[in-house]
Amino acid sequence: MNKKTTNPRENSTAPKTYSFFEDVYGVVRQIPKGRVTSYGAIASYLGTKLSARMVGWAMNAAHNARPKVPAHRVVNRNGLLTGKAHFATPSLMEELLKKEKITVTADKVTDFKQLFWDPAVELSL
DNA sequence: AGCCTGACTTTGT
DNA sequence: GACAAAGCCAGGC
Repeated sequence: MNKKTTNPRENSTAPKTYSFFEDVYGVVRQIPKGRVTSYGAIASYLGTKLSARMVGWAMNAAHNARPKVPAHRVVNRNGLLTGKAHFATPSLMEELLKKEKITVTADKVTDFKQLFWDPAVELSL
């Protein structure tokens, strides 16, 4: 692995207009329906595993991203819907997950580890 | 240019 | 097992 960073975009002449957020969006949008992932997993894939916060922070701007980012499929390491409060309505995230056949109990995803979608694994195939 | 904040995670008490 | 603190990075002011 790279010593400095594992970010695949690091060693590329990417346009300056490219933001860290867009990397996150790209990954989140690739999350299969009915699956969920964690901020840390995405962060790890992007190379910023030491800063899972940045993923969450990126999601903050995701509200303004086009197309819309399925942020409801992103939960914390415990499968808890920590970001639900940031949605249009606190119940929206839970509702969206249920529509994808994901069971949510007490604001957390049931069988989270089963539904867990790791970009570092799925996208590296 | 510098300080603050934040949708996380891990470790320690 | 619950609570507290630290670390991390990038964007906003």
